[in-house]
Amino acid sequence: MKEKITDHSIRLFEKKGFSETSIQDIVDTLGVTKGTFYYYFSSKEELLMNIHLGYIDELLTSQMQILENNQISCKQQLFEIVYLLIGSIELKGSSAKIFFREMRNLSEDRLTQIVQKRDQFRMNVERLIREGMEKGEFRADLNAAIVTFGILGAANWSYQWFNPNGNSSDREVAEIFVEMILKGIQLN
Amino acid sequence: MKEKITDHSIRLFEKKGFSETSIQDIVDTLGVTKGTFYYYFSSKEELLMNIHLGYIDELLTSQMQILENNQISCKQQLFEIVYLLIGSIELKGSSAKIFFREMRNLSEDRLTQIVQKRDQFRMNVERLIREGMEKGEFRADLNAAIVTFGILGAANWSYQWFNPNGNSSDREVAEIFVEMILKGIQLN
Amino acid sequence: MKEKITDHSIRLFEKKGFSETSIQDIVDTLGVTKGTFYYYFSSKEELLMNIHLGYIDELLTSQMQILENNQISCKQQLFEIVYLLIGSIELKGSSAKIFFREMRNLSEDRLTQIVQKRDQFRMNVERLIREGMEKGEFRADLNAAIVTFGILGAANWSYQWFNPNGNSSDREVAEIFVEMILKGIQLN
Amino acid sequence: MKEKITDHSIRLFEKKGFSETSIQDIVDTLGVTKGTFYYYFSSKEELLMNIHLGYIDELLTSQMQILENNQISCKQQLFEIVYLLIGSIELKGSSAKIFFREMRNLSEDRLTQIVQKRDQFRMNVERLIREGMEKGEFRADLNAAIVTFGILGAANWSYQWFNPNGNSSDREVAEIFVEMILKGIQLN
DNA sequence: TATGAATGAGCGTTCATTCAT
DNA sequence: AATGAATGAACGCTCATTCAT
Repeated sequence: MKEKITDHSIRLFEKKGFSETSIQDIVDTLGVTKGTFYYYFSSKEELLMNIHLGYIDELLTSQMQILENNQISCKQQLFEIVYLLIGSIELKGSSAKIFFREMRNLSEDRLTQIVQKRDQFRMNVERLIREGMEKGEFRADLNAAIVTFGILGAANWSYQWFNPNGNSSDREVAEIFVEMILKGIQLN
Repeated sequence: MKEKITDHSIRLFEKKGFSETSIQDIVDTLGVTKGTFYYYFSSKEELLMNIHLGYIDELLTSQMQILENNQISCKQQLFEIVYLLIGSIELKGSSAKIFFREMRNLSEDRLTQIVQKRDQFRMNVERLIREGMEKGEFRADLNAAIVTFGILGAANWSYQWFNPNGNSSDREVAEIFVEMILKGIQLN
Repeated sequence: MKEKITDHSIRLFEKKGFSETSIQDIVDTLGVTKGTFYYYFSSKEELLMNIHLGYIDELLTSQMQILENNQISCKQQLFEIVYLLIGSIELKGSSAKIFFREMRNLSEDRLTQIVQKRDQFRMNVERLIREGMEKGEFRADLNAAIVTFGILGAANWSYQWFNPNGNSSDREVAEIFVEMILKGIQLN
Repeated sequence: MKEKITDHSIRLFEKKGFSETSIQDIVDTLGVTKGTFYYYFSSKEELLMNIHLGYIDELLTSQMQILENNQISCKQQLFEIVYLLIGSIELKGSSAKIFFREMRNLSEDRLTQIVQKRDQFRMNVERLIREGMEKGEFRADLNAAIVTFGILGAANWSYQWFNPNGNSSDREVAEIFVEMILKGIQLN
């Protein structure tokens, strides 16, 4: 039941927004009463936190697996991470949207926790960029921090428009993005 | 008074969110009463729409000026547009955040209007990319649509992290982004 | 309207208790809606605090008038204070009951305020007892603090049983109490 | 288990009040679940009734023992009863507070029962006063009913302030009270 | 004996909106 | 141009109680 509530909530939060979705809305789609909700969650915010954690924790785990793989180059690792982000929209798109949109509705304490994890993900990418610069895979004159923001921006923004059922697959989009990031769009 | 209400609302909506800001909150900061608000606006949503229009219309106007300037290359136009977006965060950061975050709170009719303008801005960039491809400024094998999403993603995302008072200026960030987009980060 | 709400609330709180009386109960007796209540009071607790203050402040003022009257003896002042307490049940009986029963429902801050005033009333009586002991009106071997508790207990308790429409008037009860307190019930 | 529930409830009801204490609060302190509570009690009110009965029945029994003792004077009996009341605060203070504060939360039927017993206790004191008047122990001109209210008020009120760990013991307080009641505070 | 899931009614509070003045 | 009183619907949440197991 807890899982059912979470799943239905994710769908509703994505469609209508967190503040705009009432507990009543959630339980109505399940045919249960509000009491049932509060049997499983101590507050609406706790449910939101669960959704946030479910998303970011899985992302961090996957990112770790990519970064620990020493057999592939930094370029390839970068591709995998971009692919991870865009692909996650196909699999967990609703959670992704909630993650990026509804942070403001967490309490200060919980927000700190989530921001920490989000920053950790970013710092891991920044470190990868630096490593690639040292190893000669990337140009040595990059501003790693800002380039990282650019890469993550391109990838994360896709939750706003990427349609898993559209013309391009997540892999294609990731390839186009990484190609652009690596080689640039300029004709030499 | 209408302008004063709008200005104070922008600040509040940015800080606390649209749904989380009450009419009472707004009029309290102005020392007037709720009746005054409804003398100038027919609903809270109309105010939100005004803020949205104020932001996107100005952006479209500026974009037009850049695109109509035939004396500069496509590359330069692209730079100007990225700079426009990041720079707008310094000048109109609150409106930018509201624009990207609070679309959901518009009625369907009004949303359509705004989405149209937002898409227009994007299609203008896509057309610029295609023009550059034809003119030989950009590589001819690009997927213009997706590359455009990537560029706008990198630029728009900056409203989430860019701090006008931080280490890098808006111009520097724009330069780093456009350099990355044009030349790529790979060491040849 | 604020006064009307307060008056009706006092009656309801007395009859059913503070926790057991809902805002809905209150506004129903007035034929208005809950919104109206919150237009005048920021919370249910604020209303309770108003009732508490209305009672104790008036009592303290009256007590002060008695104690500042230098033309009457300590004995007479004691009588006036007991009479004040019992008489207040006739006039403000409901408030009195609420005052003694519903302190627990105030927030810590507000409780402190009220307890201070209640203690001030008691300390004023204790001081009167000491003064009477020094002046030779009262026996010199009294434990002023505990005797004060006894006197106030006898008087305050009357809110539990005293019926203004019963056989004895407030003045008679006060006279009987003070006679008992002064002369004792023992036959010498 | 039933006793354990009762004991923990008494402590909670005293601290937070009956209405403000939930069944969940009670079972949480015991590490059991709500079902367990309802296995032993048919309702929250039944539990409250049990607490009331436990207090007043014991008090009535003790009072009876005092009144049946023909070897001591009325004065002494009066002392014993006052001592019984104040002393009960030390031993059963929580129950005492609940008894005086939470009557309102009983159903009409149960309230009648309790009020009867409470009145019985009072009438026993009133009868004692009359007996003392007849026997020449007390002044013959007393209004027995109201004097009784005064005595019980002084004694019962002590649950509001008497601290068993404070400067004066229950016995001392009882002695001071009875001395005041018997001899008065006036210097002859 | 005790649990755990679920209910249903109610609570205090918020808030966008209306409207006579 | 602005106020102040009032509404009504909704919201997050609580809680005594039920009941199959």
